[in-house]
Amino acid sequence: KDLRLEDNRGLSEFLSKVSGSCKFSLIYIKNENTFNYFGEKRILFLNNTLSELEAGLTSYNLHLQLIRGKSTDVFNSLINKYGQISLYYNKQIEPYCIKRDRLVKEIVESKNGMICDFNDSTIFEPGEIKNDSGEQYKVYTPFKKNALNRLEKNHYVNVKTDLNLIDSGNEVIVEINTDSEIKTGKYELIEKSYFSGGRKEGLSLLKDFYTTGISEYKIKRDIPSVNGTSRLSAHLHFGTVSIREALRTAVTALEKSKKESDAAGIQTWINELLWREFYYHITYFNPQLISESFRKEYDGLKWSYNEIHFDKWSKGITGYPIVDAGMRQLNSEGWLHNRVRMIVAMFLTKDLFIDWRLGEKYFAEKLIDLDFASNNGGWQWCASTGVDAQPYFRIFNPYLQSKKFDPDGSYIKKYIPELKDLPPEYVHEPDLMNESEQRKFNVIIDKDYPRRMVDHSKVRDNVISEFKKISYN
DNA sequence: GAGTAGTTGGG
DNA sequence: CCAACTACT
Repeated sequence: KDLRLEDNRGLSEFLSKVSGSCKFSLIYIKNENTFNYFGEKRILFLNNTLSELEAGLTSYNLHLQLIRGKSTDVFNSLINKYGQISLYYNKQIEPYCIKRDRLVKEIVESKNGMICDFNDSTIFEPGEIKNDSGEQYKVYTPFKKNALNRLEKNHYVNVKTDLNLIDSGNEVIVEINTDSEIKTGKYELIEKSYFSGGRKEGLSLLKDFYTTGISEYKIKRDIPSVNGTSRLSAHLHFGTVSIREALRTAVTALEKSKKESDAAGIQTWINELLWREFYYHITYFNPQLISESFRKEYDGLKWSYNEIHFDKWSKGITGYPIVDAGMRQLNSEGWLHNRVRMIVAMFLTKDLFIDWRLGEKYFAEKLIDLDFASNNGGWQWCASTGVDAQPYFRIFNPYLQSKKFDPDGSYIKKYIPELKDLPPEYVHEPDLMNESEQRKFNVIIDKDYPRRMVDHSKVRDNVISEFKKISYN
């Protein structure tokens, strides 16, 4: 994370503290064991980003050194070779990262080295915002109010970095005696994809959003056929755009906005940034979320593990066009519009009554912007097992969602071209067509497109009664 | 401890 | 209306 050379707290602190003849290295540890959770497109985004970061350092005659291996192995080797070292980095809140960082800390401190860690991936320090009883917030709105009350300029200041402060003559190219492969520069170059990594691309998206998108965000963000969101999620995750400069941009837009409707759009986007903060806090306080439901009683639900159903969902052949279009977009692009994330997640957990963890894992494999806190939070929200979750009896009706947010079916048709000739009255429910209509609109049900795999209103009643069993215990 | 409020709805 | 609930101040 925080893969940028500007507006970076850890880097800034390092640059201001490192002195005179102090030797240093700039390293990125690539632990391929964790790549089980990385989708292919996500790796491409990361590689793109690392390439650009390396090129940025080259202009200062510095190097980004890529070390493959487990962090603990790498740091054991480093202290064996170099003895006392100090380590500057930005912290992460994911449970597995916290564990890793604790082990690394022990290794570095065993040789009296110093750990200098900073928070840089959120506006507020995770854990900083608590309610009046000193406890974590479990509801978003009071969290948000508290956060906005505390918000000061300092939270979105540009944390300056001046790489000219260090003498590249003091850079050490790491040589350690380990199985880890050490590599500098020259990462696999990737063709430019729909979501390419790197700071240049991130800044360009931010600029575009500032210029044209943010003031209309409130009215456009829910329509998946419209490019109405910032599309910055992956950049905020990998830190190619800093969360501070995102907020800074929004605040600037707010100050310059003249119309009330523009301000409303900007406020709505800031709210979304604060949802991210909320879920980071929740993850920070609840590492058990990596395997458990936030509301533990719901781990007593008798989820279905029907592999055929899961397979149809994942491939986008459920017979529910809005769900299928979403899954096909996710599979092909590694990104999914937020409204559609909710629809497909609700469909998996409620209509198919499949464990949210399976959906969470599938998203983790496919999403370029995968972020543990937001992904887990979103899935548990849809499954009604999480913080401030949708009550279990409020189940999205996929057809109503489809008609409301994709009225003419243009989103559906983009990802399910076989439905391209359907008029709006059938594009949401193709299996309602009779045979002559099927011929007329070039879609034969069961041949060109499947009929609905389950009956929404029936399965809805079943899942509500399953949830009720738990609630009344 | 009482009063208020609660992201994204549906039948 | 749903089915009450809980979180929060």
